[in-house]
Amino acid sequence: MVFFQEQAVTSSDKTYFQLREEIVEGLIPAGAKLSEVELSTKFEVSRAVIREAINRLEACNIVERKANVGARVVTLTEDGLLELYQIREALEGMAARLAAQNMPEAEIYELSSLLEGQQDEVRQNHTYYQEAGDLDFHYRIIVGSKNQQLITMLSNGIYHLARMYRVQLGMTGPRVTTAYDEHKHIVRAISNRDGELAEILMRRHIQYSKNNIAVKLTKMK
Amino acid sequence: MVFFQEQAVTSSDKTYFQLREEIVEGLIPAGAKLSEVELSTKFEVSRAVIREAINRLEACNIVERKANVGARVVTLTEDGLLELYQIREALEGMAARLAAQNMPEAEIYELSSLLEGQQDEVRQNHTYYQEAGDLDFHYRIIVGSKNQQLITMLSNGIYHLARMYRVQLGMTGPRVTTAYDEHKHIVRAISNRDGELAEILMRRHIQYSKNNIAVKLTKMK
DNA sequence: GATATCTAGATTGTCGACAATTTATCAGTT
DNA sequence: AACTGATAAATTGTCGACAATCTAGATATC
Repeated sequence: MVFFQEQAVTSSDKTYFQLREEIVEGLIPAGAKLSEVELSTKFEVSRAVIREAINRLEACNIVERKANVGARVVTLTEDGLLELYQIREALEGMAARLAAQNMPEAEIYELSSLLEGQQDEVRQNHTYYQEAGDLDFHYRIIVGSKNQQLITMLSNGIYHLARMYRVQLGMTGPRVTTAYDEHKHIVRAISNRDGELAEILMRRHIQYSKNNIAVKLTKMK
Repeated sequence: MVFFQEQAVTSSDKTYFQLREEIVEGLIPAGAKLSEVELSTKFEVSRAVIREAINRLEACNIVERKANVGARVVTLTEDGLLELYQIREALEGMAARLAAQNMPEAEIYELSSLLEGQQDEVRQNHTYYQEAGDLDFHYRIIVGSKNQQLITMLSNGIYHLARMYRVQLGMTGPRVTTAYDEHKHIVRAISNRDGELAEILMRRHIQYSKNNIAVKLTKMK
C-alpha cells in the first residue's frame, strides 16, 4: 500500500527519507550516535545535507541533538511509548470527531468499502488484521478531518515514531481481530455524523492497542 | 514573567530566536518571503545559519518552504486559526487529564496560590485577565502532565503559532474575566485528581476562547 | 592512588564559493 | 496584442575548508 507519497526533489530529501527509514527499521539502532562525517561518506553527500536531514529528524522527535556535541537516535522506553500513545489518543480522537463533521460522503463510502473488503480476509485467517490495513484506516480518518495542521502533525511527526516503536518492539503487526470490529464501529459513527461518539470510540481503540503493547512489554522482561 | 527560558548557545540559536520573535510580533509580516541572502546580511551571519533557522521555523509551522523556491511566512487565515484551536483543545485537554494524574501536590499548590494572588487584580479592574497570567496557567498545566513529548510539542510547536495569531489579530489580550473562573474550576478538578473532569473543563475553556476570537474576527470584516 | 590540568585529537559550527534550479526579461512569430 | 522560446538574472542547493568546541589521554600534583 502506498501510505502517502513524499517525493524527494532535493538531495537532502532523499537522504532524509533513507536515514529515517534506516532508523525506523532499526538498521541504525536506537540510541546510536549519528556522526556527520561518517554519514556524509556513507551517503556520499556533503555534511550540509546530512545536517539538514538530521535537523528534520529532530523535528520528528526521532533524534535528539545537543549543541557542539552531536545527534543521537532516541532511546525507546516504556514511558516514551505510553507518552506517544497518550498524544495519539488526543489527536486521533479529535481527528475522528472532525472527520464525522467534515469527511465527504464519497470518502466515507470508500473507507466503508475498504473495511467490507477486508472482512473475508479477517474471517479466513481469523486471528489477525494486517498492519497495512490498520495504517490505511487511521490515515484515511486523519485526512478526513480536513485539518491540515493536524494531518501534517500526525503524518510527519507522530507516525514515524510510532512505527519505530512497533517495528523495534516486534509488534508489526497487528493486534487481535477485535481491532477490525472497532474500526467498523468508528466508521459507523462517522457515517452517522456523530462526532462525539466517533471520538470516544477512536480513543478507546487506541487505548486498547496501548494496553496490548504494554502487556507484551511486561512479558518481555 | 519568565515563561520558559531557552538559552542560545550557538549563533544559529540566536538567529532562530530573533527571527521567530520578529515574525510572531509581526515585524516581518505574515506571507512575507524570507530571502536567505537578505537575512544573512541583515543578521550578519552566513547563509548556513539562516537556512538552519528557517528549517526550525518550518518545523514550528511558522514558515512554509518549497524546494528550489524559498520560504514564506505562513498566512493567517480564519480556517488556520480554527484548526489550531482544535489541536489545542485536543492536546491541552489531554494535558489537563494527565496533570490530574501526575502533577505533584507542591506544583498544584503553587498553581493554586498563583490564581489566588491574581484574584484581587481581577476584582479591581474587573474586566480583564492579563495575558501573561493566562499563559503561565496553561504552561504550568502542560508541564504538570509530565508527558515530555507533549510538553515539547506544545512549547516549541503550537505555542508560538498561537501567539502569532493573537498578536497579529490584535487579541493580546485577554479575554473577559470569566476566564479566571474557568481556570479556578480546572485547578479544582486537578486538585481532586479528577482527570476526566479536568479534561472536559479545559476543552470547554479553549472552546470559549476560540469562540471569542471567532466573534472578533467576524466583527473585523 | 586520586584528583586536577594541560595537550592532542576528533567533532560540530560557520563561512564563502560554485552548481543547479527557478524566475524575469525580451525577442520573435502568429 | 497574445503567445512561445531563448537568454540573463537572481535564488536556492551543495560543497570543501576553516574556526570553535568538546572529549580523551597523558602528565603533574597532592
